[in-house]
Formats: sequence, C-alpha cells, structure tokens
Amino acid sequence: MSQRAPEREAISELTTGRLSVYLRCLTFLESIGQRTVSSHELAERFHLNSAQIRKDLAIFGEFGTRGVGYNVATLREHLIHTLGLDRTRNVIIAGAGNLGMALADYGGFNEGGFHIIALADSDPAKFGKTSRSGIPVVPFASLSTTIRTSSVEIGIIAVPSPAAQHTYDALVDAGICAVLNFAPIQIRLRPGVKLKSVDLRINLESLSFYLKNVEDGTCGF
Amino acid sequence: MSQRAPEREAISELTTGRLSVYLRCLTFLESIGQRTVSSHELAERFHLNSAQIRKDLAIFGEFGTRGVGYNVATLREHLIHTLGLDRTRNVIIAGAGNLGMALADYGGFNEGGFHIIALADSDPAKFGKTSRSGIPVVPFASLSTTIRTSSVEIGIIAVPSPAAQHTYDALVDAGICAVLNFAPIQIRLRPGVKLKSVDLRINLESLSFYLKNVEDGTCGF
DNA sequence: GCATGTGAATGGATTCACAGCT
DNA sequence: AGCTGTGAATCCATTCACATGC
Repeated sequence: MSQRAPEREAISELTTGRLSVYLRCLTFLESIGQRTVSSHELAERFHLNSAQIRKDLAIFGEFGTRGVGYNVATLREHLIHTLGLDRTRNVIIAGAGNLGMALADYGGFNEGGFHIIALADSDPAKFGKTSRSGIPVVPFASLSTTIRTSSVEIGIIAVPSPAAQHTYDALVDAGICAVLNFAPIQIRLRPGVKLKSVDLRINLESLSFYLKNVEDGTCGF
Repeated sequence: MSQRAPEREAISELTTGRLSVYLRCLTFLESIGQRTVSSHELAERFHLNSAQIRKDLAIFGEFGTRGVGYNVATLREHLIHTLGLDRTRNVIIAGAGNLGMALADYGGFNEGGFHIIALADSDPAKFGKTSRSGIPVVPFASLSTTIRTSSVEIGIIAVPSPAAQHTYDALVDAGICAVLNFAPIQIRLRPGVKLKSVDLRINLESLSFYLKNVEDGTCGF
C-alpha cells in the first residue's frame, strides 16, 4: 500500500501493548534498584510465556545477554525509544464534559512523553475555564489554530457520539494523524490517520455476560 | 477447573465484544424502523467479514432466515438476553476522583441494564456529596454494607494504582465477582472473579508508536 | 550452567466457499 | 435468485524446544 515499506511493518497491536506493559515494569524495577531481569521473571509477573517476552523484545534487536538476562536500564531506554516516548507529544482533548475533564487531569496522560495542551468545547460557558489541574478550555472553533500553533500531534475524542464524526474530521483537517476515540460509534476513517477506539460500555457488557453465565448461584461462594 | 461445565464454555472475549457492537447497531436500526438486516449489511458497517458475523450470531442458535436475513427486533432481543442485559445489574465505583466521577455520570454506564448505586471513597471530605448527576459518595469503610444491602454485582476500580489491589480484595470480600479495573497495574487475581482491565495510557503509547513510525514526514500530507 | 534468540509446532480466530433453505 | 449456517482452509499469535553464546 505504501511504497517505502520500512522492512518491519508488521508489529501487531498486541505486541506493542505488551511492550508498554514491560516498560512500566522496567521503570518500577529500576526504581527499586534492580539491575537485570530475565524473561522468566517478567513472565511470572504478568502470567505470560517467557518465549513470548523474548520474541517481543528481540523484534528490534538483540538486547539481552545469554546466561544473564536483560539489563534493566538499557532495556528500558530501548523500549522508550522504540515506542517513541523519548520526546514529548502534545495532545488536545475535544469535549470538555465529564470524561474530557477527567482525562485532562488523569495522571498517566500528562507525563512520560505526553503533554495535554487544551480541551476544546463548543459551549461558550466553558471558554476560558480550566480543568482542576489547570488545563484550559478553548473554543472548538479555534481547534485548528491551537493544533497548529502548539504542534499538537494527538487528538482525543471525548464528545457525545453524535458529534464524534464531525470532531474526527475537524481534527484530521487540522493536521492530526493519531486519534484516540471514546465515542461508541464506528468512525468513517480517513487514510493515513491512526485511530484507536476505547469503548467503555463494552467492558461492562462483557462482565454482564460473565455474570449471566454463572447465574446458578456459584461464583466461588 | 469447575465441575459443572456449561456445555459451551468457550466463547472468546473477542466474540462477546462483537456481540455488543452488533447489539448497538440493531438498536439503531430498530430506531429508524428497519425490519431486517443481512450479515453483509452488518459487515459493511464495521469493516468485518460477513462469515464472521454469521458465525458469531449462530453460536446460540439459528436466528436468521435463509434468503432473507435477520429480523432486527428478534435478533436484538436475543442478543440482549444472551449478554444478560435483560435485567438490571447494580454497580459500585471505588474511587470518587476525577475518573470515578466521570464514570458515574457517563451515559453508557447508567442505562440499558446497568445502575450505578454509589461511589466509595476514603476521603471524609467527600462523604455525603454526589456526582453531578446525583450519585452519592459513601465511605469506603461502608463498601461491604452498601454492596450487600443494594445487591451490587459489579465493582469498578477507579482509585490510584497503589490502592488498587486493596480495593480489589475489598470488593471481592464483599461478594463482588465481576470487576472493571482502570488502575494500570497487574492485579493478583482470586478464583471465580472475573476481571476486565482498561489501561488508558497504553492506548496513547500505541499512538506514539505509530507516530514514531511515520516520522519521516509522510502521514498523508 | 543458565538464559537468550529462534525455527518448528501448536492452537485460535478469521476467511473461504459451498451446501441447504426460502 | 438471495442469504444463512458451517466444514475446510488460511492466517496469525502463542508456545515448545533447542541451538547458540555468555
């Protein structure tokens, strides 16, 4: 599809998700002063198979030492680089409702490589206000300007479902090519733009399905 | 592991997730008055393969009519029943911070089979307050009482990571056997309890990885 | 000896392709 | 004809098992 195929195009989302998990673990291990870690030790922590971990870590080069394991600090730096977290990426949140505000103040979204620039909303009553942690609400109409002047690379859709497609298009038109969507609808995609969707309700329904299937009084009690 | 194996134990999360998506689509189709729908039409809406949809829908019985398709209303009722959404399940949220409050007021969590009873928090300053939509904050110490007296079946963990394991154990001890966890840590599981974890940061890191890999100026522009 | 890195084997999920019903 | 339901085939991810190197 694209002409300059970077030799290794095929790293699945499952793999990158695990890399993120390993990274978090390595950060913890480094903080407690551990120098090396083996694939077996990592595997135990996450109920994973050690071969899986070795395969994941070997995709981008050989970073372990046979007979010893992986150097925590080195591997951590390597993963940070691989995931593109070694420089800050600016983020904008579309929708300053409950969810948008919560995400703006969410710890994990404002550290380790990400910086939330602003929330954009179409309700004038919210303009000029800020989230609790001080992230400003700007008019939706100025989305494009904000994105360009602040070099925003990632957009988060936290608007009601009916507004989601429109919001997506506005983000893409402003030059965004990576979008995280919380609206439970199927977005009409545009080429060259990466979309990740998080459907909160599906998780609850999955639990409901589980409960229905133990609905005979068991549940371990 | 369990002695009374309900003949069909093996329905993957991937499948139930799709069933949830189909259900949402059917609700929409019913609202616009469409009577029947084919697997091809559904497939187009979600970029899925029509055989996949037919397989998913055939797991619990034959609900289509050859040559015609599926009856929207019938199939919808059938999915609601299959997912256990035909009766209300009560939910409690542990953690009345930004995320907990946002989830308490999140539309999708308070309709179609779910009812959020309360938020539980250990900060006395929050006791007796409510979320914007009126869901009360109760003391964390009364978690167990609330769960039992209100017949709560699902717990949501929206506390900071260091408190997540403790919160999980408290929920399980109070009789909860389905938990939705938003803390980015590996929970030590207890048997007979279903856990679904949502890691918000991993999604951002996945976008970062994508951006890093187009970092040669492309991105469709 | 011990732990990585990796080809081969396995296991699951998706897709194909067609038989069977309306 | 049109569309479902499903065995067979394919694709992808995980796991096994061992050769390789410290």
